[in-house]
Amino acid sequence: MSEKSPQNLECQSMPYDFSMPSTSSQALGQEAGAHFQLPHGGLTDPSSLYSKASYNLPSAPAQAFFPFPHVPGDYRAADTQGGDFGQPKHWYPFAAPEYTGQIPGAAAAAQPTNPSPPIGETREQIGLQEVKSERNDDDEYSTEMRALHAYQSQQTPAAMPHGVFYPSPWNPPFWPSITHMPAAAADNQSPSTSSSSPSMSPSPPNNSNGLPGAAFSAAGGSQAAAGPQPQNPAGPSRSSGSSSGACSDSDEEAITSEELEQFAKQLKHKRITLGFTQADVGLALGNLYGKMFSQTTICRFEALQLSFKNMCKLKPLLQRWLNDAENSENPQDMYKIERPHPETRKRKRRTCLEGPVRSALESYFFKSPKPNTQQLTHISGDLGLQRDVVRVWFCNRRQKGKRLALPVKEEEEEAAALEQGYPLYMCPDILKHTGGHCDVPHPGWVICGV
DNA sequence: TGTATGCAAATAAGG
DNA sequence: ACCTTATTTGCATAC
Repeated sequence: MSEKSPQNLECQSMPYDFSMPSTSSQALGQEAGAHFQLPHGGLTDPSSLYSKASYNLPSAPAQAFFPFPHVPGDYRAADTQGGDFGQPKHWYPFAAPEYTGQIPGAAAAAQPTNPSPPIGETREQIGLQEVKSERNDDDEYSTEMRALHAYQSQQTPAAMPHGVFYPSPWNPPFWPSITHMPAAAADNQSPSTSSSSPSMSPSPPNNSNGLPGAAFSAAGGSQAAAGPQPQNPAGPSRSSGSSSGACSDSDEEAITSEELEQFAKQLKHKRITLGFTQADVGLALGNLYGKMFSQTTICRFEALQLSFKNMCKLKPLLQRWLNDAENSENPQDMYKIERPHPETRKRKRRTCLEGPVRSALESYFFKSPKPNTQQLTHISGDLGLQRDVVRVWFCNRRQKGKRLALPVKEEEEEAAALEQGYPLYMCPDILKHTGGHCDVPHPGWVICGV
């Protein structure tokens, strides 16, 4: 938290003046040099440019979001924000506007190999700050513990909000058609071993807690949660492989969107009633069951902003927490443990790349979007990043490029772009939309005046 | 201060 | 060992 800079920094237009090789301007049929930069939001009419409607999307990404408004801030002003989720959420329409700097896109396209150090932007040369994220586990641990302590000192029953309730009914469920999607077998991922919960007396899923008994008992209810016993009585989770579990295959238990919706509501209600914040819950999941989640994730769960599958996956764990918390004589005790669950946080901490590093990566990318092993090593060495971080960055970057390029009238556009020498994933879709000119700071693209 | 959200890093799954 | 594609998840920050 001491690091409160990044996004802002990153979002600042990068002053990198990648002098544009002529190729690009030619490819774009535009004058080089007419670069311009727009601050965020300088988009004239982003909606028209990127609106899904205008895309004629062949097929939206599979991710299924809850199309109904997210859980309103029930215990508060409930309507300030609901509209956003009225529709299936698509992938963000355009790329991060952080790179307002001009980047030699086309040039790279023309010569996709041979990534020599870009424009002398070696780590030293650009005075790279440390890549922020790779803190070690100790840091991580201490952070968590700090949070814990903070939590402990902060939370007192007296301070708990009471009488919270949800005045307005939720919107109708919207997944009628997938009502029978198998729920996450609680086991897979919820470190089912209930034994891990320290000082709680797991009690049966009760109705005392106000859980919609029907819903949960019928569906996944028993599964996760409450149960001190493995949710999947059938035995050890067979697909242990799918570490993240999922509401997939062969799990007999199905969960409906209504149930999820209901549970999310319950969770939020109870959480608040018990005096926990979203962050507390995420932390507790790690401490108690070995799978930590961020405040963001808990928030999204409550707001039904995760995919259905993802909701199914998380529900058992959350339900378990909820039950434990409710049935614990002193919920606060749940967190007074010496150290977090040993397996807490398997996921690698998210690396936060500083602006200059990103720029350098972009630069490399345009020289060689698909670096080979050697090149990867070189780049990682140059930028002082883990090789894997670099590799993943390139993967994501290519993915991003494709994402940007695809949702247009494919064939012709694609062909046209390719004709200009763009690999598909580097195709500046924005040009397609605008008929050759663009006015959006587009990551990775030379922004040219028309 | 807690919650919501944009963007993208990390991961999963299937080559 | 690495790719692609789809998805999950968290950091930073806005609200």
